Amino acid sequence: MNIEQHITTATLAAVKHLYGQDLPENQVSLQDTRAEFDGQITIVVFPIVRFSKKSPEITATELGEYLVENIEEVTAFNVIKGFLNLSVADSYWLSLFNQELLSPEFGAIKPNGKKVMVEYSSPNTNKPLHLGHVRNNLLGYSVAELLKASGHEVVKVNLVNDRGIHICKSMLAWQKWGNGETPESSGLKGDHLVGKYYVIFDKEYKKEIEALKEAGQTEEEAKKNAPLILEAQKMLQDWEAGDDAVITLWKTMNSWVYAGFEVSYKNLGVDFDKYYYESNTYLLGKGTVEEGLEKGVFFKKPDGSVWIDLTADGLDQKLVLRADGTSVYITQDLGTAQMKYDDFHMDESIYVVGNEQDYHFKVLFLILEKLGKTWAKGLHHLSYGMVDLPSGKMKSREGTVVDADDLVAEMIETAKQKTEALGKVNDFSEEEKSALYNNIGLGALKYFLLKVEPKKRLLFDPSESIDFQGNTGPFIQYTHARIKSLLNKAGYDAAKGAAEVVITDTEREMIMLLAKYPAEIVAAAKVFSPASLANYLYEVAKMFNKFYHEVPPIVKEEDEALKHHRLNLSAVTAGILKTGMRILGITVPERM
RNA sequence: GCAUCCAUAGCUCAGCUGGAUAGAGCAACGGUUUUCUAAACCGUAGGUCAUAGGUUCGAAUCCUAUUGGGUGUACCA
Repeated sequence: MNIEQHITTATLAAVKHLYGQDLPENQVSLQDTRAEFDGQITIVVFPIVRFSKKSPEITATELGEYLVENIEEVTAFNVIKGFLNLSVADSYWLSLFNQELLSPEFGAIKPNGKKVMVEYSSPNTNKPLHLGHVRNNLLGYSVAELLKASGHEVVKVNLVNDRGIHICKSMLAWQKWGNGETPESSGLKGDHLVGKYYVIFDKEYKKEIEALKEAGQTEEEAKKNAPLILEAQKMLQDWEAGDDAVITLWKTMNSWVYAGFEVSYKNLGVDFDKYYYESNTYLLGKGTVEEGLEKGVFFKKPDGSVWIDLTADGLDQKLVLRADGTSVYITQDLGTAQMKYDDFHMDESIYVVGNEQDYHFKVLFLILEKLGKTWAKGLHHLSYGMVDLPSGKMKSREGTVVDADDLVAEMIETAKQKTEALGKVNDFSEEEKSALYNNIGLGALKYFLLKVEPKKRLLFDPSESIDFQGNTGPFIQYTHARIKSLLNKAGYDAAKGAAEVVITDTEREMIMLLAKYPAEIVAAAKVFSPASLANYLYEVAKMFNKFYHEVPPIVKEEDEALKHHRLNLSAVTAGILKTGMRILGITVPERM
């Protein structure tokens, strides 16, 4: 039993004993004592006043006296207004550290038997990844890792959007203006090559629209009648009809894109357990529509189209199948949801998708619930805000994007320059150097994107470089490297175990902060927020640096027990930073 | 129009199911290295928590309205 539980239980007993009342447990409100007061744990007594029928000060004093009397570890108290500040003996904090934090199992959370699917990335195969996709990938990956760390079994899934009119646009433009260009002949990465033709299509298409408008058509007419878009639509029909030439071209160009994505994914350090392809799943969902009609959840309009009426739920009527029997987006998603459940029987499923699809997922989940799918309540949409530039939204077809590969390369180059300027790793081999620059560059980028709460939109200014100082990835990486260096120099031997010493105020604060790590993981996983973990790790790193500066050089410490204890403290900190950053997908170097 | 998200220091962000005098980083200014990595540490300065009401012993946090911004409201995906 930890001290918080101990205090809670004793408080209930105290209220019973002092006032003869049964205090509900949720009325015991504990918090960390603010730095300016004595003590470590504070009880907010206002809720208890209702039961004691005495003033906050008197209640707090009586409760304080009782707790000092009855809990061995509580050595003193003081009352400020309605706040009862308790001092807990240093010996308690030291033994907490020695017995729990020092244990090799610390931070490892037992499997909870729950299986959860995280679907993320889900790219279109007509263009390369940009910064928005980077946010998605990092978020999806780290949420999956976070869930694993908190005891879930996790399946990472990528549903590739490899079909549709947008793919045909790239294909058509390549056919017309590509002159047989390939990744090999051009030296371009496959996804970039295909993306190039997507941009060309848009340019030519716009020209045609302008020409038609000059010939007297309205904007709307021109958009529909432009020869290029008609050709693209024809191509999509041919594709669905199984036309050999189109299918061959599609396969060729898709393979270029996949080769390109593989490289980008590898650079970002993300991976998947299972890929689904829309070219295989786009016909799914019609069975679900039948099911819905039978159950009376859907209804048919006179023209034969199928709908669901969600007006009673504050939403609109929604089409689920066209009059000609072809599917729309939500039809497919109904079908793939069922398929994924049949494949994995997971307890929960998380869709990592931007917030522009909030409405879509609200509708999707509601429909599945109305269809009586018991698993529908385990579906979550992890909605995140867009990444915007100072100039506004990023648009692939207009070429106004921050390209993922370029950005990663830039970050690594910046890391290289900064590291070289500091000159601390001149003895590294070339491979070691390049691995280090990679870690630091990506660490800065990943932390930058992950430290912000997912649902907030993110402004990225390419002209301002991402920081390497302060609340950043490199700062935490640096702290880890610093600790490793210290442990090496001091000849740290973990096998020596615990040490009995007198701890300082900072050390006690440090122990309290480090002890929160497992709870932090669980809390962050519960709300799918790597950001809260990131901010916690920053606090840990800051705390260590404060400690490091305050305490005299540990390497030179003559009191062996004290020296060993401080190394223990450092080692536990390094362990938390390493596993915590690992969850964020960030590698911490041994030296930098 | 309706729905939904956001608004905290010059900038970027924390602030948990309501708790004490709202915190960090960057930028600015000042200081710290013959001692374990200065990508660090210490300090100064910087706030009408968008606005107005309400609930409460207590509101940045909950409720309502207003303002400003994003997104959605497609027989596109």
